[in-house]
Amino acid sequence: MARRIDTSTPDRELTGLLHARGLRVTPQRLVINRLLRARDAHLTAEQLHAATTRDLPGTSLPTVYATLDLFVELGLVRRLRAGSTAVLYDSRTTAHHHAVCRLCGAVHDLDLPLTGETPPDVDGFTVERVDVTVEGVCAACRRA
Amino acid sequence: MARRIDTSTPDRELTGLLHARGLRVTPQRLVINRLLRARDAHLTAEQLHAATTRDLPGTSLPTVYATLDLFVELGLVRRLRAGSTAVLYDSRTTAHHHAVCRLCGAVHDLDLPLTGETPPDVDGFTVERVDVTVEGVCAACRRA
DNA sequence: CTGGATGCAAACTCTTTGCATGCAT
DNA sequence: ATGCATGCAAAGAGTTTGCATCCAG
Repeated sequence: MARRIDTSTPDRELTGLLHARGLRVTPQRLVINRLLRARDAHLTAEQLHAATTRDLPGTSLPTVYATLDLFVELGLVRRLRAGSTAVLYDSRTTAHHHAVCRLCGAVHDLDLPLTGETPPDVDGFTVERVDVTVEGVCAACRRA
Repeated sequence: MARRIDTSTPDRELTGLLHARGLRVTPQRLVINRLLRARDAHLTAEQLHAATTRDLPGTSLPTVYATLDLFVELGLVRRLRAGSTAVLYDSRTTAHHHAVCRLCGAVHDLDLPLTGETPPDVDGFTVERVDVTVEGVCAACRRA
């Protein structure tokens, strides 16, 4: 079965979350949310801005940042610091980890359950999430 | 027994590595190396610059960056992207992981062996290192 | 001596802030 | 109508680059 991009589900989810908080449903928020969910990718704010501008010309970069901050708050996306200096935004919120290529900086998803267990709290530090990043060389760079 | 800061060992290690590569032993390199090894901390380039300037006034920030790049090459320190936007440099090169406080951004060492096993290569991706970052709230912030 | 390391200034990337305008509710 | 969201410009952090000078080998 062909996999089509379903915009109505992300739209409804976002609308629900925004209304529950008394926040507004704006075209920018809808479009950015759709972009994040359409591709299972790790996007920079810059890339999202470029993509958003295609659907909604005139959208500003600060708005993209503000929207991303909000989405992180809402639990819709995850911030990811890997490889490059830029922050990446990941729409997959289910537990999964990342493989970063040391040479080209590409970030791939790792579906291996690397850490089966959540570690216990240590020294009064309350653990909320575990991020595993694997560094190495991707298949494409290995060939070159 | 009191633990004093031993500069001669780091100095000798660095000198050996530099000579082996035909590189120069400069005061800046010695001082920055000592600073990194003296404290088991996670320091930003800015913090290292400030500390270096105390011992060696006039040292420039670009020199600190160049030196850190070299040290990463030599395997003396590890780059660490955690919490804040700034890159941290960690002098502990033995396998260990990090706990980042979501609120204050502090980075603590985690000595728990979270991942006993190195994961196998996946999809042609050659794994070289595994970084585990635990996110949560530190003891100090929890009280506040 | 000589080439590699440093210092300085400037540029560059990524991100945040302040304020006036505009639109969702 | 109300006030939150947006757009714009500008500032701010962190890092890199280019070039002249200098010093470790």
